[in-house]
Amino acid sequence: MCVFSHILYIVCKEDRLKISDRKKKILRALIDDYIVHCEPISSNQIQALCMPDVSSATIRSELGALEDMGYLVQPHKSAGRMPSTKAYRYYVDNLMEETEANEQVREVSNYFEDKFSKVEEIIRNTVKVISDTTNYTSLVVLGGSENIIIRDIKLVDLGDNNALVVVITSKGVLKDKVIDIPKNLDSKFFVSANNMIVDMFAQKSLKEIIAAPNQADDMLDEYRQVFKEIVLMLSDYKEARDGQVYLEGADKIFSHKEFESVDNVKNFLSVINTKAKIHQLISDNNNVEVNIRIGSDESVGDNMAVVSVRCVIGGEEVGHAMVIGPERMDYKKVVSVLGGVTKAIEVMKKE
Amino acid sequence: MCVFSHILYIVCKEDRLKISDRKKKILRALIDDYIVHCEPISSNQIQALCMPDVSSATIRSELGALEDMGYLVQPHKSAGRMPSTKAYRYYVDNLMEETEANEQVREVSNYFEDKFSKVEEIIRNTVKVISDTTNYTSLVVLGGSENIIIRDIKLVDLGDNNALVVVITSKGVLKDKVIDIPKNLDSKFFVSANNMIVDMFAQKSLKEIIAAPNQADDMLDEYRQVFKEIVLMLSDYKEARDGQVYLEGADKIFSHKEFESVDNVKNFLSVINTKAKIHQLISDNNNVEVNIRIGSDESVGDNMAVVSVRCVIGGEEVGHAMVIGPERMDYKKVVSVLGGVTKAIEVMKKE
DNA sequence: TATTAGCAGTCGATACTATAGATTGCTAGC
DNA sequence: GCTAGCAATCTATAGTATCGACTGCTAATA
Repeated sequence: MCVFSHILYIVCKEDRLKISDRKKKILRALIDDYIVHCEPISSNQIQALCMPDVSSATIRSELGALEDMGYLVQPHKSAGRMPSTKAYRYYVDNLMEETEANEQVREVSNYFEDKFSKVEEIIRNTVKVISDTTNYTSLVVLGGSENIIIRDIKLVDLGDNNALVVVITSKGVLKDKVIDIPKNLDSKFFVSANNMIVDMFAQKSLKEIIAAPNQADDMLDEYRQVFKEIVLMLSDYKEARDGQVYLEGADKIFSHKEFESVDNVKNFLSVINTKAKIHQLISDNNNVEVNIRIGSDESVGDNMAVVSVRCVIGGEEVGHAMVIGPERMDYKKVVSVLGGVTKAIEVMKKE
Repeated sequence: MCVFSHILYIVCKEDRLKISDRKKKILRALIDDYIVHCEPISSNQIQALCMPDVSSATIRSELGALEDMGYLVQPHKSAGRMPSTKAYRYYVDNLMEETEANEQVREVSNYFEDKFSKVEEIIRNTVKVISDTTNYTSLVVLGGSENIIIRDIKLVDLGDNNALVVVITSKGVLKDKVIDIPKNLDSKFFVSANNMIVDMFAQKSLKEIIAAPNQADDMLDEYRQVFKEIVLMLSDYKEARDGQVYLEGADKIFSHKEFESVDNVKNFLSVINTKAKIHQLISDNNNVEVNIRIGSDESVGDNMAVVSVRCVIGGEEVGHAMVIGPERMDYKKVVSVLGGVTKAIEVMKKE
């Protein structure tokens, strides 16, 4: 007897803590509702939302089980339930119905009617569109500069020991800088120097160029100086470009209830104003298309979540676009907007 | 009797509402203290701070007069007094002892050890230095592009119907853009086109160039197209550059007590995130070196103040630097830091 | 065995009261 | 003109009581 009841108990308990279809249905309804209203949800509300055929008592016991499993929390004992970070994670991984992105793509494409000539302008527009459409704060972090390929490079004499370096890259991005050159050089120098730098730099990626800085060792002094200045300039450029952050809609955060507390706002602002923290948010994203990070376990702040996607323009990665907001984020919408926008800009340069 | 007492009454009243030296002393002490502690100040505190020789009752009556004159407010009847916007205005105009800026200049100069080659880098550094040193949010708004003078301009053939326009301006700022050019042009075209554009643009200001767009009417087609593209590019550049905003230290706002209320933070963020509002803040500054705007009467938000200065690099105006914070701002410090920083960068290009 | 109705228990939110402490404004007297 | 003294005012805090929203448990039911 004793033995049997013990076994029975274990069976019951394992069953109780198994995430059945009904539990999934409850969890999904609860999170969907919480995302909209930001208030704890009671068993009665669940019943009204999606289970008119069972009583609230039944739902209560399911809620109790879900709480034991770590998916739900109660702000206090006589309150309804709210999703835990673990619940959002489960929702995002298993319950969220992906909205068909086509609609978003169509809507979003209207914003991009113009043909932009510069990556920077596309990015600025992208950030704004994402923020406006989702109603969350949006960021784009540039990256992937090491794969930029130099198409052409020219040295233009400006007189006064100055020369202008013009670089045309695979992104259509032009970087220019004035460098010092040795005194009293004739025009023949510029012709041969131009030939030299085209030979040395054209069709190479920034990565290759910066990785091999000693190629100039056996050159004549004047040429070596020019060469070194250009390598330095390119590596400065890479430094400055990688990690550049475009931000839009910081004040959107106030339209969400959890940010009525100053502490949360403080936390939020400290994240979006600290480049190091932003970079951390995309640190391990290299191989995923869409990455969702929720809560402080995943290097986002408490009560916060970040959805990020790789950002490709004309076939080449330019960085990551991301949306940052409360844990209670409308993940469906955000994912589909980010998907739509990235699709829209992906083809831009090909037109 | 009746007549006399009436006259006496008027005299008394007028005296009472005259801002005597003692009132000034009280007002200054009160504001200085409030700037630090952000709490209403009582008659006893004033006595302890700066007037041990008169009783608190006397100070009370002075405080009452200052309140009637509109310089002080009480959060409620049994509380101490706080400065009104009018009081800050009076303080800034009449009471504030200017700190000797030399000290700040010296301190600040250390930040600028490097010789920067680009205005943008100087600006970025400036914004950061100001924010770090004052512990308020700092902005620089670019402006005055119409006075930029074009030193040199070149057209570089890139092949594929593209040419690169390189512009060297009086600010050391280089602006480049790829323009479309007519097909099948030989190298002779580039030589003559280069001569033409140097003749037409060099040594002129952006203002002049943009104001007279019809100079090309009697040119050959190829040249006219190039000319128009360049004018368009320069005017795009002016548009994009004027009004560009650099911002630093938005989260500094939280270190000030009045921004423990979310409403104030909201207001603050809506100002610094709205370019139109920022531009309004420097709209009538053209003829003043330092401009202080306090409170919503002067197009700053409620409870907020802005100190702005003209920003000159190498003898030419590049825009305005400003500090934005609570009304209860440490005006002395802010004014002297802004003064110091602008002095430090003023000479930069001349070195 | 799963479900349910019913009910006691828990807790937050709200309202009301009382009290202590800070500061003022007023007044009579110096 | 200044001051001491005092009543009046108002906030902040704590304590108390009550209401209502949920839950968790239990015994009955299909």
